[in-house]
Amino acid sequence: MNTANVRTRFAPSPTGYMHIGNLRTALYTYIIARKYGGKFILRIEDTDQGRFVEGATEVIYDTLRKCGLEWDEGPDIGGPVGPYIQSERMGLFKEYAEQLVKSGHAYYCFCTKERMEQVHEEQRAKGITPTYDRHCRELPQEEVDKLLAEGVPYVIRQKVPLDGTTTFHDELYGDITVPNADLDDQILLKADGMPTYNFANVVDDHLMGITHVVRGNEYLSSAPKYNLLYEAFGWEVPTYIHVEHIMRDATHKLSKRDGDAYFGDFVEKGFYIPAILNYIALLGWAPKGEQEIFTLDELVQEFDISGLSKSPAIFDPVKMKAINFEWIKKLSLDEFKELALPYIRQTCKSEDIDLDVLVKTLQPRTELFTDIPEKVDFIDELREYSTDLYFNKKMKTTPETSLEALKAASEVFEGIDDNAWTEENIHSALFAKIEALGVKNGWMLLPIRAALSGKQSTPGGGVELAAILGKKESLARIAKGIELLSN
RNA sequence: GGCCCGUUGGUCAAGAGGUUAAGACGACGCCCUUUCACGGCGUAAUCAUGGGUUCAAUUCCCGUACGGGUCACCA
Repeated sequence: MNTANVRTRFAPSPTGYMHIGNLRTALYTYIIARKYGGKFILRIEDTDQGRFVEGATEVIYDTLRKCGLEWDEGPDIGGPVGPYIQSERMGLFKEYAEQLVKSGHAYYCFCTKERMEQVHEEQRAKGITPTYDRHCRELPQEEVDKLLAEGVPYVIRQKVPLDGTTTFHDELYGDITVPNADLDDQILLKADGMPTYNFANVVDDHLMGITHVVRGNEYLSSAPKYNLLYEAFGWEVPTYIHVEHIMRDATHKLSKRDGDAYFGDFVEKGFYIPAILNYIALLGWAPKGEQEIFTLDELVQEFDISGLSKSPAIFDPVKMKAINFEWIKKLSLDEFKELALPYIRQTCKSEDIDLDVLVKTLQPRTELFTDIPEKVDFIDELREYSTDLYFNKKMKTTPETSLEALKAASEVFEGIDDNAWTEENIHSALFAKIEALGVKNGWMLLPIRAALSGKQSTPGGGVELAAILGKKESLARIAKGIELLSN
């Protein structure tokens, strides 16, 4: 593979959403450019007027930026081969199509849509693949000139050789050869003078000097026709890398109806962006070594085309969560705090808490940021709870032993100075008492946890909770527990 | 249906003509433990299938099955 002067491009259609498979394509495209010191180009393919969506281009910019996939040339920042919005390039294509007509690689076709529908209908009835029947392929020049002069609407079609074969090369799949007879004389220029996607793509990629094309597998079938176009123009064919789809299960692609096919969905679900990128990179690509957690820069280092997979990968939300968790655990306390705080504040508004202890106990328990609000919902207000919470089989605690424990805890808490209310001090005071009483840790600590939280499961145990809530609130909740257990 | 592509545990996957067929997630078990977790240790589980080629095939070749893609004046 030639890796000199690499120029790659990501060419999405502005649909308003960034599909995760699409983002992965962008990621690989970006990585290849960075890896070989090349340029990563963003081109917006907005020629489908029917699908135009307001603000959709911004979604693309926004997603790429959030992911750190900065482009070197693009609609917003310009560059030497603009414009980078396909709809602004529409004037270019007609002359290229006409050039192919002159060189004998394309021809005018005056068939109406109605005729084509009829032809296709008949073909289908006969059980053959619907293709253009090449009705206008050999029209005499005079006839063509006459129809043109009369202003009869036309399209320009590619003149695919009738026999022989076409071979194209894909970095992953190797050489793929198909009989030309199986290739359709596809339309290059539509009746409205606009290019078809297939044609615009080839011309744009060439004009923009694209050397490496990473795209979804659905284009594998049209690659031979692309090759024929490059050859007809005498242009160099770029390196192709076709990547397999991301699947929901063995037989279905990940699609919008799954509700988790878009980048934005995952951010909303509490995933950390670098983890999203990390996971999708791993879906369809395997690194050489054992390492699994990669920053974007590390991916650029480690990436190798040979690690790409030729078969579809099933998206596994469980594994993705695991990767996310790894990322969260890897964050520094400050980084985690900053990211977690908005989620904490959804259910915990109190300012009178030891946020640092809370954050510290939360971090190893947070798989997704969206796990957080539920975990801290006991802090602002202690809800009603049942004395069942005071039963623990393993530590043999019961409401009766708990009542004793809480009374003892209350004394211990009272004995700690207001200014000395830290996790360490609470811990040593409590454990001194435990030792003095000759009881198990849990005998004392489980009831405290229950009384302070009113919950079965909490971030941290009795000591941490007491530290988080502060002396006054802790004592108040212990008192409530004693009251509850005394009845 | 034609053409193209693919198929290693439940999932992502490494691997190579001769291996005990990695690793991760998940599952299960044990340990740790003041809950839930984290962490540690361990167990189960894979080469779609039939023929070749070869001393030897999961790895190379052919067929079959299964799956995907594609067959628009959409991109």
